[in-house]
Amino acid sequence: MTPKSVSDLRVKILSALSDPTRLELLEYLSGGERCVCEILPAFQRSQSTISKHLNILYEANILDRKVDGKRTIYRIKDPQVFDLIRMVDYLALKQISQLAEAGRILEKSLNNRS
Amino acid sequence: MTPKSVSDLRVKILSALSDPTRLELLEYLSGGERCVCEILPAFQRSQSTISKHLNILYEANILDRKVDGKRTIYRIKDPQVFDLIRMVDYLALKQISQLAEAGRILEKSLNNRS
DNA sequence: TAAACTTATCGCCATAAGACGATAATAAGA
DNA sequence: TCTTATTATCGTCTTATGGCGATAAGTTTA
Repeated sequence: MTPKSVSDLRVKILSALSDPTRLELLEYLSGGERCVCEILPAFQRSQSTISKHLNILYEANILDRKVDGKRTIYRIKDPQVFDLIRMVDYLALKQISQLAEAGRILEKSLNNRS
Repeated sequence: MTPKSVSDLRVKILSALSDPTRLELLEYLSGGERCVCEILPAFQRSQSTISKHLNILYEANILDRKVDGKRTIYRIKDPQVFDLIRMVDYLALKQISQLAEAGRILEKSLNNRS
């Protein structure tokens, strides 16, 4: 439990979020807490792989977990992580629309050649 | 220039941001556009390494660049990327304060033992 | 206690990522 | 043109990451 700096933590958070499977896991868990046995059939990955991904999100303090009998139940620790993801999506959408805009301008300039 | 999905783009953005050197580069460029020759002395990394990092940020549409004579000048493409980073910092700070809170509670309970 | 269930961990492999020095490529200056 | 300056790219090395199957560890059930 070394006291980490904000810099270390933010890299850890961003790293944890920069994987498609983990983003899907968060989306899946946005519906509420789930045990691993529920999560597994929803993903086309091996049990060990999913377990590792969940642990990465747990280590980044994005997921919380509790043991209930023979099951482990994961849940979103701080729903504000979705604000973060939504902001990334917003930036991504802006990029796409700018690309589309650039495409239209290019097309227009090509059509206007004499 | 394959048309990417929002999912691909957001992973690309998050991956580009999940490196301490690249976060420092963004912070450095928050002061305004800079040529590589200005950036280099501010970082303890080789020229090839910095160039690669800059290119990763450029590929993620986070930085823009223009060639000016023999120099290449990089700049922040969309300042909203700092909103994103600030939100990550906010989450990180919340985690730290929760850790500190947990520490205080633990300490208190230890002191109260009879 | 034995068997079944659930999940974490281990070992391994393949690929990606970060680092560097060396080289290439281009522009400006002598 | 020859040299210098600037930056990108190449080759290489080391480490990190994601994937899997096998195994371990813990819990419940028979």
